[in-house]
Amino acid sequence: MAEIKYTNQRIEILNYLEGNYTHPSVEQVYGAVRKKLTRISKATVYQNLKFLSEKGLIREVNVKGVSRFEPMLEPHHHAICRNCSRIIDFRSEDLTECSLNSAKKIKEIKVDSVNINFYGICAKCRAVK
Amino acid sequence: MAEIKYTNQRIEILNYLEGNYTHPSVEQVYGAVRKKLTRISKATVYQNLKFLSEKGLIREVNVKGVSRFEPMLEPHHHAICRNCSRIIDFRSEDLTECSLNSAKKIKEIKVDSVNINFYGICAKCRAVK
DNA sequence: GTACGTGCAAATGATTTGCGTTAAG
DNA sequence: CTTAACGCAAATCATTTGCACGTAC
Repeated sequence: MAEIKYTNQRIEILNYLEGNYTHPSVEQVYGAVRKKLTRISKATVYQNLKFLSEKGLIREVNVKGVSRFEPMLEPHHHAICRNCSRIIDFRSEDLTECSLNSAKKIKEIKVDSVNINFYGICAKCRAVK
Repeated sequence: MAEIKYTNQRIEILNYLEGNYTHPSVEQVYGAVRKKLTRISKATVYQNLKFLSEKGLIREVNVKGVSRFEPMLEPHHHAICRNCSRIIDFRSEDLTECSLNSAKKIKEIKVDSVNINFYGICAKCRAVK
C-alpha cells in the first residue's frame, strides 16, 4: 500500500534520528544532515520530516508551536520544561494502558494515537531562578 | 501576589470564553470580541490570551502548531481530528487519576499540568472520504 | 500620578509553496 | 522512462515586538 522512495535525503534523516533521544528541532536535523549531504535544502528536510511522520517511521512532538522529532520507540510519554523546552521521556505501562482503554470509549473520533505531555519546570531551570 | 488589572479587553475575552466549548482560535476570539470592542487590536488579543493562560484563568490547547482556547473547566482530555482540527472534550476520572499518579513519579521536572490528547479522524471527516 | 495596557504597524520565525531540475525504481 | 523528490527563493501564516498614547487603580 505504501511504497516509500528511499532517497539519500530520507535515509540520512532516518539515520540521524535512529536511537536519537534528544528530540531535535527541524533546524537541528537540518544542521546534522547537512554534514553528510551538503546541498540538502531546508525545505526538503521539512517535507521529509512531515512525510516520514505520516508514514509512521518517526514521531513528531510539538512544543510551544515548534516541531521536534524522535524515532519510533516503544510507547512512552513526555515531560516538557516550560522554560527551556527540554523534553524528557517517561515510561509508564499503567498510564499507557489506561489511555488506550479510554481511547476505545471515544465514539466521535476513531483514535489512532495518544499524546500525553507533562509540563513543569525542570531541575536545571529551577536552580537558575 | 497576582493583582490582575481587569481592562475592558480582558473582561470581554473572559466573557466570550466563559462556558464556551468550541475551542476558538485567536482569530475567532478576535472576531467575536471585536463586536463589542470595535477598536481592539489583534496584538491585544494575543497578549491577553497569553496573559490569562499564564494566570490560570483560561487554558491553551495547541493543535498543529496553532493556539486554541477554552475556559478553565474540571479536568478533561481532548480528542482531536487530524483532518478538520475539531476538538472534542472527553472526561475520564480514571485516566486523570492515573496521569496524576504518574506525574508524581517524574523527578526531573516538577509537573504542574498534564495534557492528554487523542488523535484520529472524526466521524464527519470519515463520511466525506 | 504612575505603571501597566492598548493600538498600530512593522518585524520575526516557523513552515509551505511554485517551479524548473534531478534521480529513484 | 516517468513520477515523485529536490533545491532554491519567494510566499504565507501565526505570533511577537517597539513605541507613542491611554486608562485602571
